[in-house]
Amino acid sequence: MTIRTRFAPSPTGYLHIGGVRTALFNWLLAKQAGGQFILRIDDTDTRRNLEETLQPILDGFRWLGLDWDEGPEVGGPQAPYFQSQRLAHYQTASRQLLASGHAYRDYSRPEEIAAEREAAEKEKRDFVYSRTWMAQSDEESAEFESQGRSFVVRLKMPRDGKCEFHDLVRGDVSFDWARESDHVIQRGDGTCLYHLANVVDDHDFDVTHVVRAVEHLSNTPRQIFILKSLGYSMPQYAHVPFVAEPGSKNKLSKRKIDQYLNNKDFKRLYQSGAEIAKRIGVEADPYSFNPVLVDFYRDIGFLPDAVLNYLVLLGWSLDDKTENFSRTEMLEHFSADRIVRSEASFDCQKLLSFQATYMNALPLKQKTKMCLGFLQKAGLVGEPVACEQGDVISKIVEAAGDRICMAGDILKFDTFFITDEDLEFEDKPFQKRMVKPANAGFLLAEFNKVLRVTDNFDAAVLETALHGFCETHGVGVGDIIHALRVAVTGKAAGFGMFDTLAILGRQRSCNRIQIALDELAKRVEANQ
RNA sequence: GGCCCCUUCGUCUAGUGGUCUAGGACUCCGGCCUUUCACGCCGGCAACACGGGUUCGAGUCCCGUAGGGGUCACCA
Repeated sequence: MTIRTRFAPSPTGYLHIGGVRTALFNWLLAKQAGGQFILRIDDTDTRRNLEETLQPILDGFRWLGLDWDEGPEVGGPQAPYFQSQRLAHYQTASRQLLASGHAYRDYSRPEEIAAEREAAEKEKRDFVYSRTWMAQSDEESAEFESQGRSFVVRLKMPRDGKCEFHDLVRGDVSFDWARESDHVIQRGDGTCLYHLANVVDDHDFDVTHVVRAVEHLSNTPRQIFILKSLGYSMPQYAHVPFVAEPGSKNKLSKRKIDQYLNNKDFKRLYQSGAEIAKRIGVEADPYSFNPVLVDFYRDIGFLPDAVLNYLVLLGWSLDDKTENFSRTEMLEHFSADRIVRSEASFDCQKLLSFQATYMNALPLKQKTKMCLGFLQKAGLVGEPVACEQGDVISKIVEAAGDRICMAGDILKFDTFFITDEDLEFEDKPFQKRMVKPANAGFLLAEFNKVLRVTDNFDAAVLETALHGFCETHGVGVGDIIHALRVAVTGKAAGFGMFDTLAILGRQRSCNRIQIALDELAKRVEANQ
């Protein structure tokens, strides 16, 4: 039997990182067995613009490389894959349930049910519907309708015994039937509710494994009741723990961004993301752009494999030490029986660490390509790129090395892309490295003379030149190199000094040093 | 509140009665490397929620307690 799994997002306009984790488990389970992964859209409830709210979700899946075999845009034998278009199927099932006596027409009014519920609460007993307005025959229906009542369809749940089933993650579970109320499956207007739709669709799509978050565990008995009453076979269930908030065990929610922003690591990630977003013209409003959403990672230059690797370990492990899983390795090793039972908190640091590892392993060519995209979006590099400039960018990316964690980090090195005149000197380093050391100006001016005449302007030559210079002047490398960095980049920290000079080239390097010296003279004068 | 679920370092986890003076990873803290930053390398801090059993022996089994979470819709 081929394994078929599904993920059923509501079109909410964004792809939630916790949802993706669950989707990933589904995807792995199906794909590793040569089965199918289905995407079904749970939009029974939405009045929103489907196009607008679905696209970001589909884009997110595509970016991550979680391809679906059946679903929106790809179709499939059971199309459509939108619940909003499958009402007829649910209504048929509802009629069948009615006919077999597993459901009934209920003519109660909302306030009557509410009163019963309230009474039960007052007496501190479980609410069990009296079924006073239950109609099981046409005569009864006619009677109620003559009173001006209309009906909904409710499940006629068993009132004794237990519902027992096996769950791939939680083991054997059981619930008392008596605690299950007579859930509504069809509204007065004929539209159907989630539980019915869900069971019917899973059956129609031949879903063999229902892998979803634990919050659905307590929904399972009523779904089992529906499916058994309809004569369907039971799928395998696997209720996986949900992804929890950073630093707590509450379910991760996109609505609580303000609160997460109080978390140090979350805030830091958000801020570095927002900085990049600002430069490339992406709206960085924390409600639509934050580390809970998959778009966030795509927009700031994460690698999808890094995100996936982090997510697969959120609630699953292979053994006591293996941490790095390529997609192929995940597919090879994933197994439902090693899914953990307790909820896992979302940890930005660890995700970042995976990203750093993957980015580091990325071949220079691809890394350059990713970074180039950001430079272009930020308007620092034209489109198309001049061949010569392409080489320079590649050199910058290479020299930056692991300082580029996400591709958007390239923007931190924009100093290479601005004109010498526009270079701004950060105040503190300028004071500390240029103004304060008495001989900084002199040394810099002298060294600038050397720079103008070196045979060559590559890193090795420059390094030799600087060492020679230091020797003749009887100073240490540290006495000049810091000032040199500030003069040429405006910043206190950056990558290798000689690489920096070589990339800038002779003319720009010397020019910048001269500008810095002029600035120094100006400040010294102002101080006197 | 009822029902259900969960509980090993700050975080993700390994652990299926002796090999656990509890292992790995991230973070953090030292040190080394070094022209800065970062990387890297070496080292360190840090956990079996609590209480009872069962057993020669319990992180591992049982019971209870506490804490956390989920769920109780004509939402999905």
